[in-house]
Amino acid sequence: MENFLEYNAAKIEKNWQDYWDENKSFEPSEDFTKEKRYILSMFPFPSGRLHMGHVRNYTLSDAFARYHRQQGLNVLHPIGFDSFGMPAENAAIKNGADPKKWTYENIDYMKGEFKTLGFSFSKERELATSDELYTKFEQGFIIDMYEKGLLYRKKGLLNWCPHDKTVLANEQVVDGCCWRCDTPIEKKDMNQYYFKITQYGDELLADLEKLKGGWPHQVLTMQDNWIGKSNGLEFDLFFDADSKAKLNAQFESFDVFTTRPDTIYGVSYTALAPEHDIVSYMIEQNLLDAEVVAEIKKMKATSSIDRQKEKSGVSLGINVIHPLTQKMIPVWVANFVLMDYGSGAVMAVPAHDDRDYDFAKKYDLAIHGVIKPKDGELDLENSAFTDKGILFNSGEFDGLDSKKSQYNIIKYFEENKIGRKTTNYKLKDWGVSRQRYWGAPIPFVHCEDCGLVMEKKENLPIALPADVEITGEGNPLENHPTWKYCSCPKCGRDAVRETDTMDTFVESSWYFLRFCASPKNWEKEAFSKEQVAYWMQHGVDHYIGGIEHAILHLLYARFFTKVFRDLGYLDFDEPFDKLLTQGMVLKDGAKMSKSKGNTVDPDALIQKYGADTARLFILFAAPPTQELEWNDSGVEGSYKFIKRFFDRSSNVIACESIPIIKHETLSKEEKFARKKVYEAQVRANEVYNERYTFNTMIAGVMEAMNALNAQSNSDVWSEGYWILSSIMEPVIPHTCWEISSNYFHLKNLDKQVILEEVFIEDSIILGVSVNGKNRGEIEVATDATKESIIALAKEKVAKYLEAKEIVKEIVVPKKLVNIVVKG
RNA sequence: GCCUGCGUGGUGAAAUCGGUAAACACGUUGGAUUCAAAAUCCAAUGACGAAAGUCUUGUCGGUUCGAUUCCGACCGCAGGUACCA
Repeated sequence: MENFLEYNAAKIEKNWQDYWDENKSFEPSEDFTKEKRYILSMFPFPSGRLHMGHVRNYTLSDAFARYHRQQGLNVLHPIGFDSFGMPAENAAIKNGADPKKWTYENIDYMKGEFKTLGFSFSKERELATSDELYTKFEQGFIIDMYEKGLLYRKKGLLNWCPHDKTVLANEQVVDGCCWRCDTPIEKKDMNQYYFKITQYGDELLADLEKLKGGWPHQVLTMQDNWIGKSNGLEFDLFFDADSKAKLNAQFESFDVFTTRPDTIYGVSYTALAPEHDIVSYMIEQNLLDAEVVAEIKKMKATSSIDRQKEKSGVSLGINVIHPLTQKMIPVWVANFVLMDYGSGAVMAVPAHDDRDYDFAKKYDLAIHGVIKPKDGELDLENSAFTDKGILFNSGEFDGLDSKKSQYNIIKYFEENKIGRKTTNYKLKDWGVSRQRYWGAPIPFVHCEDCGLVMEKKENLPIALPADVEITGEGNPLENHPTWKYCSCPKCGRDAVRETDTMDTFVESSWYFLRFCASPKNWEKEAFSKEQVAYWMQHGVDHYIGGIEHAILHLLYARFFTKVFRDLGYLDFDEPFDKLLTQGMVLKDGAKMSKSKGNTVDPDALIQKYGADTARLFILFAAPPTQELEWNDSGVEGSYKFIKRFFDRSSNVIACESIPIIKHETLSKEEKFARKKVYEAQVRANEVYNERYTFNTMIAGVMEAMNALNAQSNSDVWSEGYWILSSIMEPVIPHTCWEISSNYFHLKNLDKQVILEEVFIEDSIILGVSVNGKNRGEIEVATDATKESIIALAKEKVAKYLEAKEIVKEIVVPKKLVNIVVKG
């Protein structure tokens, strides 16, 4: 005969998963008068199977969602798939799979995994970003952004991955290599589409202030650095008459930017990037010696990482005039000057800048010190002096400190109209076009007569053709026999479709808004202002995902939110209120990866122990923001706890409301057990709302369990389980629903009332220390006077007080007594 | 180099406001149960020491009656970023 009380994870879990499906237990209400919580985890790429990082991510969001549902709030906890992208195409190249088929089969499999893990996602709002419906609305937004001038096309030097044969955004270049395949990138001159994210640079930076408190400090700093705002002086350097003649009067001057105007009297040369217009002109016009041209070409051909190895440069044989001293300054080309920052030209102050110093030493250029330390002597023998200090050899600015002189020098330049205060950013416009098949097509048409034309919105989506040949060479859309031929939406004549598709980061920049849309209007609109206003009030309440998205995805999503605001689609500035960045899942000290062979397969784990064990271990082993070291015996321990938790529920007497207990009639152990149970609830409330340290919450439940087990009052057991199985439901939902339906008719999975009476105690234990060193403890009545406490404490530690003079007696209420002695 | 974090038992970790360091687990050891094992239950477990006791939160110093917590310097680790002018 089957034992009713036997813990059978597989059976229990299957039962409740089916129950939740049948009852649509996790669909949000459309009653917008209710208080809401929007809990979102970063959606996965459908790579085929979930890995432990996913399990951690969704276990965390599921815990938040379930807790807030218990509190009676209207919870939106959606999931989708970020399903465009190269791996689908790579699978096609490798195995001849159809990218669409490959993607949607993976999605189906992963949905099955979500079910076996018991995640409480809304099913009705599930989406994949490769769905044509999603593409349709996205293409609409792209057209709006183009019309607003936020999307533009230009030729530019781009990061090109020769392996994947595609353009990469700066954000996708990691250490000079492709973020996906690790191939060193090359620079290529191509026509591309860009989002004008720099137009929002200042706002993206300033609004980081609004995110303080809700976002990890670390992420805010990373975004701040990425935007990289710096203030300084921009001015023109004019060529002298001879140089101008040499340049056929084609150039008068060039721009430079500096954040250290205080060092300007120390300029002894200037340097241009090898790609600078003036350099290109001189090469074209044969104004340079053959060996100089060869040197410059060599620099241009060197990758950005190799350029960092050693500074090199070459003199152009032309000069500019120093704007303040009127002295002649030689112009060089230098490999460390970047064409895409500032104006691609620098003023060089070798005395006060490390790079300029190294370069000057190598090529024997003059080094003029103009700043000296506030105390001590200026020593330029072996290195530059890069700190701020006091100016000298600086004309009328002599004797000023760096800070003051920066202000004065900029003012001087502005008054004399020879320069201006400027701000520079490291942030670049976001290049979004990709020469790839498996992405959302950019909905534009090239017409010989009309130029670049938007597709009409009623023709959207511009869907991908199904019959493509994917070889890995070039862009399959470009090579498709018919797809790209169309008629111009404006004049109707023959035209050609844009064959570039969009960066997949575009899809993830607005998916959280799509989830707000009511499934009833799913076909009609991307989302409505009203729906978004409700669900996004204060933003997504809890956004959970990996720290690896600290810059790219989070910056782009913030950018889109601001753009959508300016397009009138919504009325707020920031999408994510509270961000929780989870740590990586490690095994044997290394990130789990197939190549290292240290992965743990979630499916196998669930089969062996059940989903609840996996979920409990993940939340118990470490706080969410920390790295999680996988430990098989720790998993075993979590399983044992659940089993014990389930087995001991046999001490409970079935009831439909929480038992009423007369606290004062209880024994010491019974009182203690109740106190531990309610403490666990207090801690749980803190954890879900502020601290997110689920490990300590679970420890609290374990302590309460141990305390319950040390007594035998069945009312105390029942009350304890009423509360503990409610606390644990977000963590081990299947087990708790089983217990709850066995004993409580599912009525305890609800907001709990804290009974203060259980915290009232007759006596407390105080530590007693002498000179801060712990020497014992005393038990005193809660209302004991300070004098009586001190007297008792002195008695307790009498032997440490012998022949000593008592200097001070400190009583810290409810904590300890410290007696300070001398001699 | 610069910017963030982080350093606590054999292991994962806890200590929320400066107040008895190591909660809760894992592991280990011993015991009960068992023909035996698994499972379960009980007990011990920071280090040194027979004990009294001494020491212990990366190192050194400071503030304080009292520091894992605050301040300074250094060492180590992780993440981000980088000829950014």
